[in-house]
Amino acid sequence: MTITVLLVDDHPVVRSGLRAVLDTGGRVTVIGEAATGEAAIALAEQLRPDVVLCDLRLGAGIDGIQTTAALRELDPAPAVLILTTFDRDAEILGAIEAGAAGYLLKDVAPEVIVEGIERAAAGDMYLTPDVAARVLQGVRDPLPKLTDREIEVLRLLSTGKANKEVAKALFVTEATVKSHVAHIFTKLDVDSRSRAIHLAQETGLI
Amino acid sequence: MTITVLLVDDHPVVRSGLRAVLDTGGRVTVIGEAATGEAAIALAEQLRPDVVLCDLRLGAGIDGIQTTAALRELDPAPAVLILTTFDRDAEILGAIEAGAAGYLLKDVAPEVIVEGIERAAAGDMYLTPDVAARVLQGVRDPLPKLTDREIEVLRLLSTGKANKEVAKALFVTEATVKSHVAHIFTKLDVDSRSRAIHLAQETGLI
DNA sequence: GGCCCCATCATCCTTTTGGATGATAGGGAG
DNA sequence: CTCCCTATCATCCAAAAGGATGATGGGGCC
Repeated sequence: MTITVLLVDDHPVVRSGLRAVLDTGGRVTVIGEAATGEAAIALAEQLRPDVVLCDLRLGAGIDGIQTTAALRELDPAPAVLILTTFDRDAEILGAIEAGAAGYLLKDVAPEVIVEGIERAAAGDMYLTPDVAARVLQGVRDPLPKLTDREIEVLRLLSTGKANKEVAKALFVTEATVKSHVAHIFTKLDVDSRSRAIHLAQETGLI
Repeated sequence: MTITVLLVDDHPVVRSGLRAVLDTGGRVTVIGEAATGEAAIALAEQLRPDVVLCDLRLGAGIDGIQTTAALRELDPAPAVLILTTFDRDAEILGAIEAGAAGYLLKDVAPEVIVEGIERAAAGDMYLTPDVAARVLQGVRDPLPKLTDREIEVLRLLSTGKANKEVAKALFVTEATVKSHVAHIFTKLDVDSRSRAIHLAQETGLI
């Protein structure tokens, strides 16, 4: 009995590549492709794949993490295996939290992908060693939880806005912005906006 | 007579996808694959492809722009078509300057890639409309030319370092750093480090 | 009803940043 | 041999950012 797989990636070339790589092995069968998260959810409901192989960045529309969460709500829920280029902590952790059964980087060998699909179909969690290390690290030092408002401020900071500009954009006083910024700094354990921005970008917090 | 193509991409899956997409059309023939720039140059010298289809980000080793420049030094030189995910100005302009015959984004349809390869083989320049617009924009508003030292300072700024820390890292006084920073601001036409960082990241200056 | 978190705003003070201006020395172009 | 650019450093001043502390009101939780 071969494992049925649904591919989700916004790049036609990558989908073709995955199809070529997966179908020739004979251990899995690609039964569908989607270019967006929305399409993936609709197709999964219809095709009932064993495993959904999903990119995190999907161009327009919902991202891979949201897609994963929605797929896991289905009944029966397919196993979701993330295959992506990026290895930022927030994305890895976010995907796992959303219910992904694995997280692979796109530069892995084709056999590793097949291996991951088989593990995912079997109900196991599959992570490459480097990703697993990041997850453990994330468990030891969890990313600080910023409030929605703080994230909003941090995003504006990252575009180079001064406190005054952020205040204007959010229709609050500069004092309020400074208060948010101070909280952000405390939570991120930094002492300057540029360091906060750097950290946030590195971890994928924004 | 079909067009011979060498694929350069660090992701095995993408190479497979390109092979599948290109070979089935019959108008081009993939005669080789390389995962790094160095391997691409060696293979191109040996295989003499008409066109090299090259990613810009190649993991370890030299990047796609350096690879392009080296390939264009060969005699006979293959046409180089860039196929990548990123559309930052500095990368597009850099690739064109290095002698690329075209610049495609990975989310394009397979036929567009074939079209690009044929145009490149014919000696034409091939750019999708959106990329062409960026190039024209780049000609109108060329990216300011920062000195090596200024780039170095800007990179350190972008990691969140304060002037004092940059000074320490570069073994100069803070006054010197401030002077560099002021020059950077003038050239980039910004008035704060975070804006400079944002602009530099957007354009690919760093 | 109390407790805590969040968002809002404020004041006071210190440090950092940014802007202006200028000096010195070396290297390259004309 | 100048002229300009670059890298280096300096001083002075103004603006912005950052740190401390506290106040107020709204929600949620036990």
